[in-house]
Amino acid sequence: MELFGERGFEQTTVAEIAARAGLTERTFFRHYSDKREVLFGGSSGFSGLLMQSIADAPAGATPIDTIAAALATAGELFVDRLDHARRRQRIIDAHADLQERELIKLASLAASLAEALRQRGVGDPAARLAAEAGVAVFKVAFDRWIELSNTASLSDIIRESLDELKAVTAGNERR
Amino acid sequence: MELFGERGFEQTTVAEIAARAGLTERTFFRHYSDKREVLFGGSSGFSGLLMQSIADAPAGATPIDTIAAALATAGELFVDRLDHARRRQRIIDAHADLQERELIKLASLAASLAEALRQRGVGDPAARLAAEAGVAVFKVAFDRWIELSNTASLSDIIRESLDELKAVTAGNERR
DNA sequence: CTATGTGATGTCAGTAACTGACATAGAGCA
DNA sequence: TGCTCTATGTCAGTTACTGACATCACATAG
Repeated sequence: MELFGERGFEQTTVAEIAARAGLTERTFFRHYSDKREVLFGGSSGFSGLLMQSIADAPAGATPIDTIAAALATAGELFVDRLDHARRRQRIIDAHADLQERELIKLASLAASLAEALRQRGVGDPAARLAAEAGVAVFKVAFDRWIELSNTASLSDIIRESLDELKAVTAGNERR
Repeated sequence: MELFGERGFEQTTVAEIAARAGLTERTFFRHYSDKREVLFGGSSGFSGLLMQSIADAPAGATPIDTIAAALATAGELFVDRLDHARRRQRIIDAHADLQERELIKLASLAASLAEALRQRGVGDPAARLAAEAGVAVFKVAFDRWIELSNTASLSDIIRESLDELKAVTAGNERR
């Protein structure tokens, strides 16, 4: 993060990252499968927590309410992380390669959430659609949360965005 | 596509692709920004057609109906392309790098659709959510269409999937 | 018909991400 | 003390990708 902030992602070589960490380039690649991955280390833990909150949702909850519970968990995980999230996102937004990596992490998250729904007995394609919709809500909400003008909490924005999605798909939007 | 089918994507070097096309490696990179892009050339045209169908939708249509019109256009574009789509997808599914590229193309598509909705006067975040939901429906429907066991048309599957999404977000799904 | 400019292609050298093979060091343990 | 196992270092190699410059075909002005 330091080096990326100083020189930008492309201008920073893996050799420099390794040197700053007191390691060899070869050792870097033993810890991270590639240069981009260094920014996405925590994503598997994140995914696991959301899957758990799906598993823990009340037995009678509908798929969309179950997804809402997972999104609520996601919102809580970013409390007090706004500054860090903004710095990180600024780097990602500046490089298409990093955006691609972010998107595949989110796609993998959607697949995990769908699987967690299926384990609750939700059928396909409902499970997959609910999961994809949930991730779409998260993406939109996260972007709104990151915006410099925003002061609301991620949790609140997620709730609002989910309600907006419901209104949109119900055909309740003007124009 | 020939070379990727024979040897796989990673095992095929750009020099080989260029040679097969009767060109130099350097010339390849003047036509395609990178090796992966060779599989995603048509995506800007695709995106343009969907944006046009959003612009052409009836003035009073709701955002979700407008997106439905765009998805209908998308469905028509793949008539008689099932075999080609399956071969191409097999290659993509085998390589994470290619999946990343596919995802960023779809994200770019979602951004374009959202912009087309905004030009019709749809506000944010409704425009973005409707667009993201539309792309999610397309993803799920496309996967179902590609499945070997499937015989239905992409257009029909898209319609079904959109209806499923509406049911899911309305909370009308069991369990 | 010649000259000149323009766009596509070729040639070449260089950088940096990533990989495989092998060597070494240190921690724990018999 | 010696053995094993894991993390790390070293080194050589491949390949994607880029910048600089040369060349060639073709069109068009003069």
